[in-house]
Amino acid sequence: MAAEPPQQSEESASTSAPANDSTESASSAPKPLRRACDCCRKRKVKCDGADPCGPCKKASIRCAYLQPPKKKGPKGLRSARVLHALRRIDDTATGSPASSLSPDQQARFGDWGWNPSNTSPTGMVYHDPSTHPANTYYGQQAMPSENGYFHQQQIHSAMRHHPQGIPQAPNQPQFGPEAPHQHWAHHHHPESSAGSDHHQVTSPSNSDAAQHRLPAESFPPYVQLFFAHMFPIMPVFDRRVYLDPSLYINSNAFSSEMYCLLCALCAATIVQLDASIPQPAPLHPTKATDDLFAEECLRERRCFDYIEPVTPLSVLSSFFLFAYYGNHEKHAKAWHYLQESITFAENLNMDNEEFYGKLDPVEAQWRRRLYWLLFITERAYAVQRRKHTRLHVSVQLPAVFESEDPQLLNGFVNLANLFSAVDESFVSAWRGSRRPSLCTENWLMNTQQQLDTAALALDNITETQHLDIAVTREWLHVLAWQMGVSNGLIWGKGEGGMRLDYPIELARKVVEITSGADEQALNSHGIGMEQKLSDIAGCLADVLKCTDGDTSSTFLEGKDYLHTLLRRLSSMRGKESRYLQPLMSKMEGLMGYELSTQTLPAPTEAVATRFPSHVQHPEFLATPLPRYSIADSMGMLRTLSMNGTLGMPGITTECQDEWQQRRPSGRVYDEAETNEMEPWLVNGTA
DNA sequence: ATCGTCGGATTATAAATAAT
DNA sequence: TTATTTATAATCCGACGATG
Repeated sequence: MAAEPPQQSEESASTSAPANDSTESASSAPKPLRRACDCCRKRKVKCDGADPCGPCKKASIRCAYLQPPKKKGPKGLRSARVLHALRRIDDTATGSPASSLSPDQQARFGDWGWNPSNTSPTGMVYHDPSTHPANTYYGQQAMPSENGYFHQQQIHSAMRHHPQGIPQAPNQPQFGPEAPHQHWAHHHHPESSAGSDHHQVTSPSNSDAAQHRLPAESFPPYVQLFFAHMFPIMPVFDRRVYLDPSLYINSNAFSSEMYCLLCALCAATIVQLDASIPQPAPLHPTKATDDLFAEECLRERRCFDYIEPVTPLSVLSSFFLFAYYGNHEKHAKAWHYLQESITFAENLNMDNEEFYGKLDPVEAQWRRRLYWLLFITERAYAVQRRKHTRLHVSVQLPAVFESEDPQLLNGFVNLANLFSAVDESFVSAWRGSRRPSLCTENWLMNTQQQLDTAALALDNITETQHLDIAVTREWLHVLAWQMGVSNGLIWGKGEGGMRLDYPIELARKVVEITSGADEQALNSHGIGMEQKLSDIAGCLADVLKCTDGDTSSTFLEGKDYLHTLLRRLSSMRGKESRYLQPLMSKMEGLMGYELSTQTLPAPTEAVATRFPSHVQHPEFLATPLPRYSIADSMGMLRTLSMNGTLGMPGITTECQDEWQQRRPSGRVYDEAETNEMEPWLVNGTA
C-alpha cells in the first residue's frame, strides 16, 4: 500500500505519444496534467509529471507525488443541509436561540467534509465570496505567508525514522547539524528546526510569542497511526480534517482545544498500540513520547478555561486522556477522565435526544457517534472495573447507510447494540450487588438471549470488526454466566445459558471464531482482545478445575479449547500476552492432565518454549487428580465467583493485582482501513 | 531579464438531484 | 436507470513583486 507510483504515464503517454491527431497536440490543447507533483501544486506552476518533474529539478527541490488527490464534488446530504440552514434562519429571525452553544467558542467538530471555511459552527452555510475565509479555523487554512510550501517535507521529517522512509533530499542547503526532533520543547522556530531538511519558511510575524508548544509536525505520524488502527473503533471525527497536512503547518495556529485534543490523541494512540506496530522515533531522548504528549495536553489545559465553553473537542480530549491513563493502568485517573468526558457530553446535552434535532444534521451524526462511543466505553469499563454507569440508551444510534463509510459504521453500531444488552442490572449485579431482584433467573436468561440477538447483521463488516463483536459477545456471555453462578442460578443440569458447562460452549465458539481468523485481523485488536480471551480462558479454567475428574467428553473438549486459547495468548501480537502468566499459575493441575492425553495438537515449537516448563513437566502429569462431585464443584465455583477470582487468575497476590489492575478494552483494528487510508502518510514512497 | 508567488480563471469530476 | 445540475477540487496562466 505504498504511495501510488508517481508515474502517471498511462494517461499522459497515450495523449502525447500516439499523436494521432495533429490538431490536438499542435493547437491549444493545454490539457492540464492529471496529477501535478506536490511542489508544483503548492507553487501553482505547471508540472510536467515526470519524476522528478522539470520545475522541481530546476528548483532543486525534492519532487514527490505523495499528497493524494481529494475527492471532488459535493459532499453530504445537500437538501437536508439546506433545509436545516433555512430552518436556522427562521429560528434566529424569531429570536429563539436554537442551541445553547455559543457559536464563537464552538470549536469545529470534524464536519462531514463540506465547507471547510464557510460553514459556521452551527452549521449555517452562507457563501459569501467577498469575504476571504478567515484562515482561523484552527489551522485548517494555510496562512498565506507560510502556507506550507514545505510542509510536506516537514511531515516527512517527522516520519523519517520509519524504516523505508522518504529518500532524503540530497540537494538541499543545510542549515545545521541538529535533528528536528530535538526541538520537542521549543517553539517551532523556522531556522532552528531546519535540521537536515531545508527550511525556508518565511513566517515572520504572527504569534511568535513563545508558546512552548510541540511543533506541529510532531503530530501527523501518530495521527496517522490512529486513523490506520484505532479509528474504526472510534469513528467520531472526520479523518479528512485530521489527515489534512495543511492542518499541521503551525502548531500555534491550533486553538487550545484542538491542541489538547491532538496531544491527548497521540498519547492514547502510542500506549494503546504499544508494540503491536512500529512507531516513529521518540520525540524526546529520555521521556516517553506518550507521557510527553499527555503532559503537554495537561499543561495547555492549565492555560485556558477548558471547562467552559464546552465543545465536542473537550469531550474527545478527556476521552483520550482516559484511554491514555487506562492503558497505563492508572485507573483512578482513567476513570476520572472518562467521567469528565461524560460530563462534558452532558453539558453539551448529548444525552438528550431532543437536542440532536436542533443541530445541523451532519453535526448531529458526529455527536451521536461520540455519544455512543462514550456509552460503549463506559459500559465496558464499568464492567471491567466494577463501576457505576451514567449514560443510557435514550439517544438514537448514528446513521449507518447515510454515513461516509457504511461498513465502518455498521460495525460500530453493532457493537453499540451489543452493549445495549449490558443494562443497569448487568452493571449493578456485576458490581456485586446481591439484591435478589437484580440477577434473577429470568433476567439472566433474557440477557443471555439478548446478547445473542443483538448485532446479528454481521455479514457486511470487515473481519476485524466481526472478530471484535463476536468475541465481545462471548465475553459478555461469560460475565453474565459468572453472575449467574454467584447468585446461585447455575445448576449442573440447567438449560442453555444456565448450565454448568456453558462456558465450555462459549469457549468452543470463541475457538471457532478465532481459529479461522486472520492472524493480522486478530492481532490488530491489541490488548483488549487478549484481555477478553484471557477472561474467557480464565473462566473456562475455573469450570474445568472445579469439575476436574469429570471425564465426560464435554469437559475433555473444554480442555482442548482451553489449550487452544492459551496457545493463542502465548503468541499474541508477536509476543506472549501479559495475561498468560497469571492464567498459567491458576492452571495448576489442569493442562498437565490434558497434555498427557494426546488429544491435543502439539504446540508449535515456538509456542512450546513459551509455556512454563512445569506445565509440560512429566512428573507433574503423574500427579493424581482429585475428583469432585457436582455439588462440590458448585460450591467451589460459588466461592470463587464474584470475588474477583472467578475467571480471573488470582492465585497469588501479585497476579490478583495484575488482574485487578488491568487495562481497559483496547481494541485495535487494522486491515481494510489501512489500505484505503492515506498510504502516502502511512508509509514512505514505494 | 529572471525567478518565485499567488489570485483566480478554467477545467475535471464526484455527488446530488431531476428526468425517464 | 440515465441525464443534468451543482459543488468541490485541481491545474496552472499570467500579473506582480523581488532580486540582480
